[in-house]
Formats: sequence, structure tokens, C-alpha cells
Amino acid sequence: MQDGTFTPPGYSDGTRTARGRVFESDCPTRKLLDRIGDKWSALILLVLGDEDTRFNDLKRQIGGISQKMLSQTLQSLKRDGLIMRTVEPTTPITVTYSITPLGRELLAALRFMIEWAEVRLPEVEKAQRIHDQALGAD
Amino acid sequence: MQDGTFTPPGYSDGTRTARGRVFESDCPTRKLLDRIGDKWSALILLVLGDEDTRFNDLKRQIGGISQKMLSQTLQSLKRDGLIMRTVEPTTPITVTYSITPLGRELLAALRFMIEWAEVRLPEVEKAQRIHDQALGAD
DNA sequence: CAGCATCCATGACGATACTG
DNA sequence: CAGTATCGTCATGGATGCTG
Repeated sequence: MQDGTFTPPGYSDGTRTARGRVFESDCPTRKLLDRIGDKWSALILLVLGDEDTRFNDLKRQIGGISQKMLSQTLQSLKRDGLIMRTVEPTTPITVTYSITPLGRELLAALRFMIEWAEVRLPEVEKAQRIHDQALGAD
Repeated sequence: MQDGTFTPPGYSDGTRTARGRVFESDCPTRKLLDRIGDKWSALILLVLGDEDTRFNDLKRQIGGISQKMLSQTLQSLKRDGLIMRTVEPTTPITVTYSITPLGRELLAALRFMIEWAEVRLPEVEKAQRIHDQALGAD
């Protein structure tokens, strides 16, 4: 858990799959997706994965995010232990956000999805167009 | 793209990172998360990754999902080309949902996050408890 | 600079009832 | 069995204005 790599357990022995847990009432996957499946968490983690960044820098880099959502999402990520908030008592105050080892680990898993999206989204959108044209053909 | 494996491009040469695209206006990652970051898509993909499943079977397996959301999410996943819908003209009608190669590929990326969630969520929740107790300590 | 407080619109989602 | 249609609720998130 020191670096950004994450090796998932199981699957090699063939006995344990994700299926068993995902439908329990306290399903970890559901909880995780509730948190980082929102509109901005993944983007913020991605920026902080590259370099420590200050509040208004984040706001500039992530186009379209409102101050409210940035602040709110940062708090949530900090509460989850995925990012850190560092205050320097300058005037005016200077606040820097950075990713934690735990956050970097999640980011590593996230990158697989990000890369998939970048490579395959054209196919998804092509499927959408075909689907939308074939009205009634099902 | 035939099996469920997905090898992300880039990163080996060190020049290309996900950063460049993720903040474009038509960011693929944002679009993807808008689609499968919802409450049920990931769960449905996970079930269908195991075996083809019928509508009411899905409803039974995924605890807590409403008929409306199941139907709606299935349509969305089908439109994206991630799952298929097969109708057998029995009486009454028999409908089976199955995952596509594209969907299986996404599922493979998703599993990294699922596994991370199952392993690390206790740490996240521990961080939450510590954070909530340290009121004012920042 | 780094936020918080407030108001408001949208839509995600659930519950219920109905259909081929 | 496999859905559709409608209604109501609540959370997400944007816009705006204010603060230390």
C-alpha cells in the first residue's frame, strides 16, 4: 500500500469471485460507487495523482466545476482518507491538496476504467447511434 | 476485444497520461462515469458477467432494485452496446440478457475497482470515523 | 485566496398501478 | 413473465452572494 500499485486478491484459485459480496446488504462496491461515482471525485483524484494542487488551481484545471461542488467533493475525499489538506498560514491563507497512498491505490484501479473509456467510447457511441436508428427493430 | 481482457495503451512510454483528455469538453471518462457510475449499472454488468440472466432473475439477484430502474438501466446498457437482449417467443414471453464482448471488457476494468473496494473499504471507513471524531482538529 | 450559506432547478430513484 | 406509465420524493449540483 505504499506505492500506487494494487494487486487484487483471489481469482487465481478460481474459487473466489466478486459476486459473493456485491449483493450483500453492506456491499463495498455499492458504497464505493456511491462515493467516487459522482460527477467530480474521479477527476479530482486524477489531477492530484499528477501533482499537489491548490484550491483555485483545481477549479481552473477541472473545467465546469462549481466552487460549491469542488469544496464539497474535496471534503468528502478527505473524509474517506483518499486525499490530504495542508494549510500554510500565509496571508492570505494557502491550502494545498494532495493524494494519499490509499487514494493513489484507488486511482490506479480507476485508470483501467479511464483508459477503457478513452479507447472504447467511440464504439459505445457508435452502438448508441445504431441503436437509436433501429427504432422498432429491437 | 474478443475476450474479457483489456490492456490499456500508453503509460509504458511515459509520454501519454490520462490527464490530457480528461479535461477536454467531450471527456470520455466523464461520459463513462455518467453512464455506469449510476446506482445499478455496475451491479447488472457483474451479474451478467457470470451468466445470462432473465429479467425477473436479475430483479431477484440484485436486492433492492425496483422494476423501473432495472428496466431503465437495462435499456441504457443495451443502447451502449454493453449488453444484449434476446427474446424467445414463448408464452408468456422469455427475455434473456447477456453481456457483450465490449461489456465484458468494461467489466474487467470494473473488477479492479470492485476488488479494491472489497479490500480497502474498511480502511476508508476507519478514516471516516477518525475524521468525524477529530472535530476542529482538521 | 479559500472557502461557506442559501436558493433553486433538474433528474434520479422508489412506489404503485396497469398491460400484452 | 416482462415490462410500461405515472406520481411523488429526495439528493445532486449550479448560481449567486458573502466572509476571514
